[in-house]
Order: sequence, then structure tokens, then C-alpha cells
Amino acid sequence: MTTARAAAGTASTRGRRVGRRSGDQRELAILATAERLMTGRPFAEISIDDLARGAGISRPAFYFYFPSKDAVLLTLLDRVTEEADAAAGTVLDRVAEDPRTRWRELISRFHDTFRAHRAVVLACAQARTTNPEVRELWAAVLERWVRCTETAIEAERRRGAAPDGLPARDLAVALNSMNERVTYATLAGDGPAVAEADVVDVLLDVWLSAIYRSTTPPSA
Amino acid sequence: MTTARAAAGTASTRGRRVGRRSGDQRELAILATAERLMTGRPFAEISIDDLARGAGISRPAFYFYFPSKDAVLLTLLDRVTEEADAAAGTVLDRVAEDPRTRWRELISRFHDTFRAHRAVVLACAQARTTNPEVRELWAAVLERWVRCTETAIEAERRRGAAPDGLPARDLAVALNSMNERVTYATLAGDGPAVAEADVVDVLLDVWLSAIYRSTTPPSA
DNA sequence: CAACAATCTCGACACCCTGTCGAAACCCGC
DNA sequence: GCGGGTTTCGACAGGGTGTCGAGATTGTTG
Repeated sequence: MTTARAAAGTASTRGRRVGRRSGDQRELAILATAERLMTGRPFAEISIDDLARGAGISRPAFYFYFPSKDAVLLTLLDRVTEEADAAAGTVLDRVAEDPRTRWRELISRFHDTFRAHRAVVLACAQARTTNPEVRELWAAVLERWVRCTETAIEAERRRGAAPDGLPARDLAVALNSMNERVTYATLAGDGPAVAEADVVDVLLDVWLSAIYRSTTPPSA
Repeated sequence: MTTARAAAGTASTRGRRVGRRSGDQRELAILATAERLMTGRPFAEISIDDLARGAGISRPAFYFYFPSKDAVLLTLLDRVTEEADAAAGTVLDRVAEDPRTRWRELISRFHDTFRAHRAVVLACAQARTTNPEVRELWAAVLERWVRCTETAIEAERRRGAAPDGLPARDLAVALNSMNERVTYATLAGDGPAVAEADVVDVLLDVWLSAIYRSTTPPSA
């Protein structure tokens, strides 16, 4: 509930202590309906009428709770965002464990977050191309993971465990982009993909060699 | 012109030697209009009416040439596909050069192909989430690059230059996915990105360390 | 308990977009 | 100058979005 979209008719009454017998229920019903329908077909194919009917109200009534279909998605994304940020945060705290375990944790949390919210993630990936708000919110989530990675790389370099090389930021962006695309492809069945069971191992392998690498390619 | 969508009214007359004074012109005019408009705003926001008017015909007349807006995109994508396949193909032939140069070539061709057709690539990335034909054609393009990479990795391993490790296929998928996402993000200004000038170098660095890697991470 | 205001609901409307149909105009070889 | 393929478009049907204003419902308050 941080972004500008906020529900329409209720924006001004949000903080009151009483009332709204059916209002909150309805808002939640719309969100629940959206999540339910999204697991069955792409978000783009779900009409506002579908959401309204699913929540037991008429289409115009829908607009009392949300200004548009995208606003529903954005609210759903907010939840994922919070969870993803939390997941990214906790990994940094584990300093005691060995590096391989820590990196594995980072990657598998990323992957798990995607998978746990498959429908929302898929819908956002699509909506972000047309909706600036979705694009920015999504970018912010990614940015968190990138920064988390960057910090960890720098720490490893400082303690002499990882060699210098690419700017940590660039490396972090590249590796997280790989994770995003590979994980997405696995979930969406979109393009060349890695077997679901191997995804984390494959990604980890590339991460480790890129971060701790020591060889340059031999000549011909 | 290989896929099923083919133009509507002209399907049966495609191979004839005479006639069609204005027909072919119009078809090209539609394609040209699409490319022109796509550079200014997202494909999703361009209506069939826009394309028709741009080509100097009415909306119903558009349907004589293409069965839908997506069919136009698909035709545009066909061109990119051919160019991309050609680019992927030529890299494999250069056996004489040193590995680093070959890999760099592979990556930068990929990147250049994307950049040269920015608008089409962006539109396809969006359309592929809703249109199975676009999705499959796009996946096929990616698959070519993956196979090209896979073959090259295996060759390096056979000659003892690269160590064994991940299945070549998985590694190739992961690295190409990284390229796709990083390149896309750079073009679309979408999410955390690497500076345009550094993209190829950053990607190359990760590729080389993943393919020729020799170290495992140190313990804590 | 009546009346007021906030909350909530929906029928009806304006608008935009897609895709189709059938009638008509056009161009060609004969 | 006629017949057949090619090309064009007005008009329609259907479905989606977003808005408006009138009405129903409900909690609060004098």
C-alpha cells in the first residue's frame, strides 16, 4: 500500500477505526479472485468483469475499489515485493557459513520466491512492458537482489577470497539477470530452459566460476 | 514467409508471375508503417487502423493483407530470424582464430542483432507472452544460439582447453539467457542494466570464466 | 428515532478496438 | 466490352474499458 495507485473510493477513509463491513471484504475478494483466475489463464485474458463477478459485485462497483486491472496486479506485486526483500535481506546476515552455502542460499531463495508466486510473476513480466508502475516496482525488487549480490562480492574480494575483475556492480547485474531469465523461462515454459530440478545447481555453478574465477582462456 | 500465418487474400496467388500492381506495394507499406510507428511507441499501442492509414488504405483492407496485427509482427520477426540465424552460423566457421576472439564475436553478434532491430525485439518480447506463434519463433531463434554455444563448448572440452563440468547444454542455456536478459534490459531501459558500452565485455568475462573455470570457492 | 453523510452499488452511456460480410470498383487477358 | 481474379471499403456485431449519476445501505448523531 505504498505506491500511488491505492484503492479509489477508499483512499480517504483508510485510517478510520470503524465501519466498512463489506468494503474490506470485497477488496480482498477481488484480490483473491485475481489470484485464483491467474493460475488458470494469463492475466491479460482476464477481464474486469471476471474479477467483479468473482468477487460478487458488478463491473462499475469494481472501480470503487481499484482504478484499473493493473492496480490489482500492483497490489498483488506489493506482497511479493515484501517477501522478496525479506528473503534477500536474511541471506546477508549469515556470515558464519561457508561461501558456497551462502551463494546457494541466495540463488535458491530468488528461485523459490519466483516459484511461490508464479502467476503474479508471469503477469508482471508481461504487464511491465506496458505499465510504468509495474516496471518500476519490479526493477526495484531486482535492484535489491543486485545490491545484495554486489555487497557480498565486495566482501569476498576484501577478504582476499575472490579476485578482482569486473566491477562488482556489473557482475552482480549480469548474474542476477541470468537468474531472472532462466527462472522465468523455467516457470513459463518459454524458450530454451534448464530442467526444473537442476536450475539452482546450474546457476550456482556459473556464479561461483564468475566470482572466484582464476583462469583466462588458453590460446588456440 | 515460412510459417502458418501467411497473408490472407494472397495466399493462393503468391506464386504467380503477373499482376498485383498495388498489392505487393501495399503489403510492404504496411510493414514499413509498422516499423516506423514501432520506433515511437510500443507495438501494443498501435492499432490496426494506424497501420492501415499509414499504408493508405482502410481498416478492412488491412485484413486483405494480414489476418491480424500479430501477423505483421511475425513477418517482421521472420526477417530478424533469418539475420540472427545467419549471424550465429558464421561464427562457428571461424576455427582458426583464438578462443577469446571467437567467443567475443558470438556475444557481440548476438548483441548487435538485438540492437539493430530494437523495436521488433521489444515488441516480440511483449507479444510472446500472449501469442504462441511469436513465442515459438522466438524460442527457435534462441535455440539456434544455444546450440551454437553448446557445440563450441564441447569442441573446447574435446581439445582439452576447457574442463568438464556442467552439461554443455545447461551451461549454454544459462549463458545465452544471461545475454538475452542483459541485452534486453539495456535496450528497454528496463530494470538494473549495464552501461551500453560495457555490455559485451561484461558478458564475455562471465562466459570465459564459466567455460574455462578451474577454481572452486575457498572455504570460510 | 429520524435525518444526515459516508459508503457502496449498479444501469446506462460513450468510446475504442477487433474481425467479418457483402457489395462494388478495378484491372487484366481475351 | 466481357468475365474472373484482385482489391477496396461501408456497415455491422461483439466485447472490452472507464465514467456518471441516481439510488440503496449503513453507522453516527442530534
